[in-house]
Amino acid sequence: MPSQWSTSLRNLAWNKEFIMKSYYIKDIFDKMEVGQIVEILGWVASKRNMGKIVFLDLADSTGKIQATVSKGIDSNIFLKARELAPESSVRVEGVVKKLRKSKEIEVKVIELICDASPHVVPQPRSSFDIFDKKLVDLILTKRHLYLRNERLMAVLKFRHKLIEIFREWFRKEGFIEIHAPILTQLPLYDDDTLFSLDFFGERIFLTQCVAFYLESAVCAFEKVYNINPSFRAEKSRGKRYLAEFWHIKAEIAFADFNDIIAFTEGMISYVIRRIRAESKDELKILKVDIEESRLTKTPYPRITYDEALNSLKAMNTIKEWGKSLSDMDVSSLSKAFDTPFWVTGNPRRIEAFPYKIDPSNTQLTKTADLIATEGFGELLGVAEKIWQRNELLERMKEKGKDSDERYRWYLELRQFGSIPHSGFGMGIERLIRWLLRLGHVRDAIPFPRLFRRHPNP
RNA sequence: UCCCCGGUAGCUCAACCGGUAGUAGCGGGUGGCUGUUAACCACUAGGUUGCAGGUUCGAGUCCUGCCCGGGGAGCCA
Repeated sequence: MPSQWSTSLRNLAWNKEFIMKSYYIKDIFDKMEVGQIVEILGWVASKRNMGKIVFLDLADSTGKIQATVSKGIDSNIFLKARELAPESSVRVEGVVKKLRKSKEIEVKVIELICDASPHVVPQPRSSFDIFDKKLVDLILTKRHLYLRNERLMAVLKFRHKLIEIFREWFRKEGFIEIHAPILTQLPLYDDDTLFSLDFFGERIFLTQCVAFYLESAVCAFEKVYNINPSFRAEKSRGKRYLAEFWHIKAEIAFADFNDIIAFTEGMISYVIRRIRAESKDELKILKVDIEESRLTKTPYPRITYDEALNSLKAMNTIKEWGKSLSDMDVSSLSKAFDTPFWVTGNPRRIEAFPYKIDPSNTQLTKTADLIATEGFGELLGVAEKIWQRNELLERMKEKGKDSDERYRWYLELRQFGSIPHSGFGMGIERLIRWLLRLGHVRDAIPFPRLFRRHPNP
């Protein structure tokens, strides 16, 4: 039985069964005037029952607004409001009222769209700490419901904006986006770090890295990039590991080691400036300050692998030459810098086969890792690639891949009009974790895939 | 893969040297309160202690195996 309010409103705007919203809660604050009749489609964020008044915090994707239901107006509506479970979705009609310097809604009509009891605890839209270590298991188990949490939403909006800014940057710089396959025969690393599946009777893998395909595309387009997930079945439990992570990869033709370093520095400092300016709301919710002037001070300092080992030695950490730097090593090193910094020239022994050997010291590769500040670890890696067939073949022999038929086409790229090129790869979640100071990369992605955790939801 | 730690109410946790599970907080239910904002106050319900064995008169507690999680190492982006 529609009330007068309901019918009058529906005649105004909503004369159909399925309603697409034309304004959101944020618009009520920004654009609507006191006295205006509004309709809110959203959720009950929280509720406070008083004797003759109920306070509802109504939320939608854009924010929260307080709504009041007085017993005096209509006792049915009042009772309905009293019994609403937090998180229930509702349609509310009401009048915009002044509340000190802000606004609230005086409710005239409430329709329950979907009841949310029994309750989800803690309530996703309440202000509990979604990153509380005690709640890790619960939040991940109920991740599908906790996406409604304000702080998680802020992280995911930040992520969305960050990726948009990267795409803008690539576009500005004349790159084209290449959609590389996710199903592939080519592993970058060892077989025990691959997720395999059945491709019409043939064993293939989820990609670990799309660089092979970008290296084909770079020979045509000269500047190419790709953003998609990479998969690593590494049995890793650290704060920086996801079995499925979003990977930004780019290749540039006729660029060498120094070019790719300068290029990525420009990109990172651009992205930091833009994201800070464009995510003010999210940063405020997350109580994070991105120190732009400090973090964008390029060029970033460079130390060589040998220098890194010496610094570690000075800090009483003896590292055998030729081993890769651990998270802890890299974290100790970061104490000496207030910006990100490069570690250049990783030993050939520990690097993958496509990366160029340093002609001035053949034990080293033309690679570098960009290390974040404050112990947040490696952000990205750059490499000059091997572009000559013989050199590549020699490296593949070294890694036992030279007779592997699957790499034949990759070798062919070095045979038919090959060109020098360099590239970089970055895990998006690691960048987000650093910028937002998150405890774990799992909170930088909506549905994390983690070693020793069921992929559910 | 290795090393630590944990699994008790819907959630977070208590429970001494092994003695038969808590008036705990949050959440639920009932009642009260027109200005609260994670409202508050009173009362109340709620448990095959992860699973399977074992030791014991007796196991949440000790032992073995398994399952499920968390932290760290190694390895990577």
